Amino acid sequence: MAVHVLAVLAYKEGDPVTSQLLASSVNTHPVTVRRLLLALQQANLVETRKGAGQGSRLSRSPARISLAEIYQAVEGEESFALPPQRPNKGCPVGQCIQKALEKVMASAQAAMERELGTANLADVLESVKRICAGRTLRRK
Amino acid sequence: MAVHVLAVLAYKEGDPVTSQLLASSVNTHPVTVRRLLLALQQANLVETRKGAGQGSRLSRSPARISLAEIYQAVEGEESFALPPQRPNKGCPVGQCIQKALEKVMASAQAAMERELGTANLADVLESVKRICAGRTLRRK
DNA sequence: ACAAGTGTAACCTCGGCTGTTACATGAGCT
DNA sequence: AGCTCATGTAACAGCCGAGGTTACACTTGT
Repeated sequence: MAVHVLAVLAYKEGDPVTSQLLASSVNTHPVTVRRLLLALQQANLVETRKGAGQGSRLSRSPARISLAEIYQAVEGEESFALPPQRPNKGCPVGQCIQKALEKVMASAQAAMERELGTANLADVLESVKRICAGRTLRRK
Repeated sequence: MAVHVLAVLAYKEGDPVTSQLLASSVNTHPVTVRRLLLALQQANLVETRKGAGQGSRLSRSPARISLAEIYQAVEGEESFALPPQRPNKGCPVGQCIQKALEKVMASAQAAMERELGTANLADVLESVKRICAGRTLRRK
């Protein structure tokens, strides 16, 4: 859903957007959006300014933001597949399986991120616009 | 952790293993293991028989079980990236972004599964054994 | 018959994610 | 200066899925 927010941001070329507006678009709450924006700021994907009539905007062109970056920004490095893991037992397999799996998991995740790297925000935005072709478009 | 169970199963070449023993190895509870085994049974990865002195065993050679199969058996087709998704608003981006993302997500997941398909259970088992080299090996 | 194991349901608990409210702070406007 | 808009952030309630726990019916080998 981070992509959703960024897509909206991309949709309004450079115009600062408030978290409230973003929230209403994603149908969630401003605070949640802001929490998301924090992660995106740290990843240097968006810029946010305080004050009246301000808000957030992309810090680069949509074409220069890959989905892999978004994923990493949100998922915080490596998250998946290794549930903080239950400390294992005196079983032969127990302790070693972790190490054995890490490698494979890492390569699997790498493959996924590589794939995500082939698409950028601009692609998504364009795709969205194409799909939206025959709809009511209200620029609220 | 499904891999963990299957690794143990592979470790005991063909011998039926009780869910209790598996549970103690993974350091969890028999019921949880059985719940997992149900999924693995439906995927035809393990065979389970009731009764005294019975239990579960692999239904094929470890070399013929890819990690991708395990992943799919456990993760039930497609799970990820689309949190059942909050119904969106009358916003231009709202409803179309879903469709737009599905494609990308699918290809990303496909890439990951493709990568996982390059390794099988035998590989993992071997890797585990190698890592376990200098340890206390107690076949309880 | 009996013991060993699985299949399954019901219930509790816990951790993480959102939703919600509240408040302090910063930035522009008049 | 003072007002207002908007973010940053904390604190807390609620939800939800996963795992732990217990209990019981059913099946199978000895």
